[in-house]
Amino acid sequence: MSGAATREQIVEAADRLFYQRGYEHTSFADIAAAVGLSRGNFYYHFKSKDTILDAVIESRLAGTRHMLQQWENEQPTPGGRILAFVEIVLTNGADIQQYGCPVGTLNTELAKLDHSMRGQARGLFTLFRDWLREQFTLLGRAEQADELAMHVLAFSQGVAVLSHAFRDEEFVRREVGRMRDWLSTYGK
Amino acid sequence: MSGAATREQIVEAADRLFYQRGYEHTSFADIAAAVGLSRGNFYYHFKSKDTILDAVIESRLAGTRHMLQQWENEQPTPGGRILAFVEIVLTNGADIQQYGCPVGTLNTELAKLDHSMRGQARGLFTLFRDWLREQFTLLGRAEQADELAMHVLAFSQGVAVLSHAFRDEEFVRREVGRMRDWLSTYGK
DNA sequence: GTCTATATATTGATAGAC
DNA sequence: GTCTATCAATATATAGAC
Repeated sequence: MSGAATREQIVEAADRLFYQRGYEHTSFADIAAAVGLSRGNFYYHFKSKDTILDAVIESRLAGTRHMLQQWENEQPTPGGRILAFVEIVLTNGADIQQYGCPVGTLNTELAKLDHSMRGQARGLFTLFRDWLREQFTLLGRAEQADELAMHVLAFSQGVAVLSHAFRDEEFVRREVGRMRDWLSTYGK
Repeated sequence: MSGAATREQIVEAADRLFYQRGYEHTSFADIAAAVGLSRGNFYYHFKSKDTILDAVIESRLAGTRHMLQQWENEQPTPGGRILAFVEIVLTNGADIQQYGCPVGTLNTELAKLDHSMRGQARGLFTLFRDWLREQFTLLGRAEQADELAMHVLAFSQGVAVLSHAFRDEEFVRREVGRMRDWLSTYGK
């Protein structure tokens, strides 16, 4: 197998396992087994666990940028785009119920571990924050844009944590409904 | 030292370490060192890590019940009591910035580990949920009481996650202000 | 109740053959 | 690029002396 393809498979498997089991709870052996590699060969591709985490975060950043771009293409209005973000707790509802928000849980884990990659993980939040701020600015709320962006982020994190803890889809639907009503007062 | 006192010290140290570093990232050696015990002696008091976690959760449940009772004594109105809960993200602001919400982060970690004590940890959320529901019922909102309780819980978790990630106290103040305004529409 | 010594498994990581 | 064999450190946990 070519080096690049193997590397990609490793990042993919690590990404999934870090999300489902958490970073610290995932061992090299787990990732190697998922890809079908021996532990020894692993170090040819990544020399440390931190390096894999770095690659996983980079991959998630790229994936997030792609998703935000897609929302911009699909949704002509900034209000529609913000709503697309809000509804992600339903779109990815099953995963969030089982594993929480991939951004929130990674940030929480790395912050608690005081991990060196903590800042990189926060960049995932910042990506959403900046994008939301841009949409609120387009809605003519430039002055409060960052505050509103953080409010929407807080909504998604609160819903994700409780959805993960209680596994209650009706609760998620209700909260999305509340947020939709709140958003409608800010125009399309 | 008497057995009961040592046990209490262990639970206290474990509680603090589980909160600050996370459950999985805390070892027996860490707890033993914090209490000043040898690892060997440790197993006289607790036969497994799960047993300590169980004791820690029980201790937190008792502490939470005590805090809720205190709020009931100090705050004559249900609105004032709910506000006391909402403001906990400011009252415990420094800890939440550094370590997140003790209830939320423990629930998230145990859910991701698929840990057997996951249900017990969720009981901490349920305690707040039931208490908040009671307060909203007293406000004459019996029919929506649970929905409103979950909404307030989601607020606190969303704020805690982002406060932990961004360490921004102004954000917390703004969100508490928003919630205070929202609460005021439900009476005292 | 507390200690030292130890068993056993798993971790992240390396060396060297193929 | 992949493997087996191995290392050193750490983890949970036990045995037995004091």
